[in-house]
Amino acid sequence: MRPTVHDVAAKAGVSLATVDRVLNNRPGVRSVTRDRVERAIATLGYVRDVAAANLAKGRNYPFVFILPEGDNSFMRGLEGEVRAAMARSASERTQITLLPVPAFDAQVLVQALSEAHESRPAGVAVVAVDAPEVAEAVKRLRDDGIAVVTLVSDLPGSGRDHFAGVDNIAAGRTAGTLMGRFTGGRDGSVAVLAGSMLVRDHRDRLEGFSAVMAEEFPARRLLPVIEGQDDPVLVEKLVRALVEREPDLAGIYSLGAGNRGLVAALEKTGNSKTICTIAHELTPHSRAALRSGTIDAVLNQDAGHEVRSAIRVLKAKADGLAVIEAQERIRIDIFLKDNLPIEQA
Amino acid sequence: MRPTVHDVAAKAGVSLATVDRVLNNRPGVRSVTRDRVERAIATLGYVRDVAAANLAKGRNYPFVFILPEGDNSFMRGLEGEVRAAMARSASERTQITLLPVPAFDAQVLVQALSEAHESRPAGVAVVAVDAPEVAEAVKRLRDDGIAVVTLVSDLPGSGRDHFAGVDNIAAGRTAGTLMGRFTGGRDGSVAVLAGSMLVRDHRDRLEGFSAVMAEEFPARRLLPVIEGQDDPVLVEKLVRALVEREPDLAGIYSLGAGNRGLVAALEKTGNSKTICTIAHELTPHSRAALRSGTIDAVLNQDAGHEVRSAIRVLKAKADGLAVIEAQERIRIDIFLKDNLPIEQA
DNA sequence: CAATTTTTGATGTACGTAAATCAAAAATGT
DNA sequence: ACATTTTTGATTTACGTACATCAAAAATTG
Repeated sequence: MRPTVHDVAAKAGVSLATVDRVLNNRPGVRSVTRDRVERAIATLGYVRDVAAANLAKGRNYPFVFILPEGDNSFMRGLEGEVRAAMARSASERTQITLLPVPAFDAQVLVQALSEAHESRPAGVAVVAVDAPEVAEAVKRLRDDGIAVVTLVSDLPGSGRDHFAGVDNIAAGRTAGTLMGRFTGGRDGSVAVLAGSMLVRDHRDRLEGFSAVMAEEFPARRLLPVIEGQDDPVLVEKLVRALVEREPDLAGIYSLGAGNRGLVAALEKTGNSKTICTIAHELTPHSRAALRSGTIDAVLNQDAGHEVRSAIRVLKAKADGLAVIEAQERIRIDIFLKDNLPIEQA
Repeated sequence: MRPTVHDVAAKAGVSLATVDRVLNNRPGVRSVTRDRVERAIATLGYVRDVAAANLAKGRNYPFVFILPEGDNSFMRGLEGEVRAAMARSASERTQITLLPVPAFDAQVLVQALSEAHESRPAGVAVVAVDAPEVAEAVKRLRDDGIAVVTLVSDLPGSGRDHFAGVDNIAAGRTAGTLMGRFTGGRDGSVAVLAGSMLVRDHRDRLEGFSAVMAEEFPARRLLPVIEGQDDPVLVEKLVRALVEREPDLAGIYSLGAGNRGLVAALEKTGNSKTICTIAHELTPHSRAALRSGTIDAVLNQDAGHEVRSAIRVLKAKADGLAVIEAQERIRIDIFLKDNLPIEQA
């Protein structure tokens, strides 16, 4: 049988109350006695039954998740994962409030952060917009003892406790290697399609991609970056113009969202098979395009992992515990049509 | 506040005992009363506090994990994950026994299974050897009400409850697509290096790989399969002979273990950069070879995921609960040198 | 050595559920 | 209407920990 506090008390020759004082760092224990108890804990291999402890404490964790609104498939998937976490809140003793804000709007985000602040949560997770006033708002939360985790998009210099997202420079590098090798058999240039260079993730991905192309595939000509504002209609127009302008196009790296327009342009102009296309985020659209062969590879960050990691980290920070950073690192998944995961409800 | 059994009893106008009878499917409740209670549960949104329930039940899950011995890096990593799960056993109410057996020996595995049987565990996880007598032993366990999950290597027709491993046909297909596209720029043949065709995983991977090569890259010549018995020394010899025999070799797909010999042969003969090499399982060796460029891509199954999934499934089966198969599906990870996860301790 | 402070013990209640017992009430069959 | 069976209620104990209270013992101080 697993040892309990009673066993520890008996082994150490002290009362239950003393063991409790040691375990919960309460005052009023001589260091000699403390040592005796700790030795007993060590020899018995006692570990606190967390379930029973939480039950007794009635501990719960009120968290606020701030996510961008809009029809971005990835963000909607992320919201779905947060809602799934809310459904689990009973067993995880969390109490999650979802706070939607317009995308890419620093001012509104600052307001949302102070609104979250007023509800006095134990922690806040936020998809950050990279602006100094947002960083200030995050600082205020932290100064008030509220844990803050950035989600998907980071905010360096804000003093946030943790970033739950992928290394986007590495993601760009991975795309570069795939692009270079997939187009190895042919000539032609490569285009990069971004959402906006004002967003940190996109800048990082471009940096990684360009670096690998320059280092390892210097013969390949890189066209100037096209910014599609993650807008399917605009993207489609831009891509149509691109393929007309560049009959010799070997590949397109789409590092932002709004891939519907990209796919539409490629399929309507009959270029879906000839141009090597690499995109980000596995959504119903990108999945279909991958399966049909219009997209050749998708780099993905698992939104479910990110949300669950954010919650684990927020809990740990709220309890003042350490986080094993390596364990919370989010992987970059590569999907080809052959290793697509089964579609979930 | 979250509703409790007391609230449900009050709402339904019945006693605590009746609510308990409904919740735990105990007999002696009229269906009208049962309905009343269930309506109360629904309207209040009551969810059982699993922590409290487990505490009250004092439930624990004795499991046996049967793994092959030997210096196979992947298997040692798997063992490490099982030990990590043993360390968590306190909080997860599991009680895991590790049973090592010589690799690829059906007879010994049967003995190990009956030894496990005698300890009367709630469940058994086993890296299966594909043999009828093993299937028989698994059947005996299941007939005795013990849940059985196959790990990494499946055993169809044994009636096992679940397989915690990857779809190896899909893995082979993925390797095929990568090989075809990575070698797109050049002529030359492709070789396949297996451990043994007696093992199910290897057969499946070959099947998937060959299918994609035939369907999508019919011009590429596939050499006859080389069997290296997962033995580094033998593999090195065979690969050396191969590269001498086939000066025009474009790629090698190594679908088994023992990649140290492969890497050594390629590096010593100076072919490490010219031949496209795709291998399985991310180990310290394959990681180093990936980083140095000797291996171009590694397909991986996450041993940690597999072990945790196996435990979740064993628990569910032991409690007679349903498993959401889609949620327990193990993904095939693709690693390039650019998206390697940080090295863990 | 007495007075004071600090440390320890003993005990009880709480958390939300499980499980058992015994008595009471209601439904069923004849 | 009676006996019998089934259903329900009331109550208690337990799981392992947290936390509070009050008394007792030990250590420290003057």
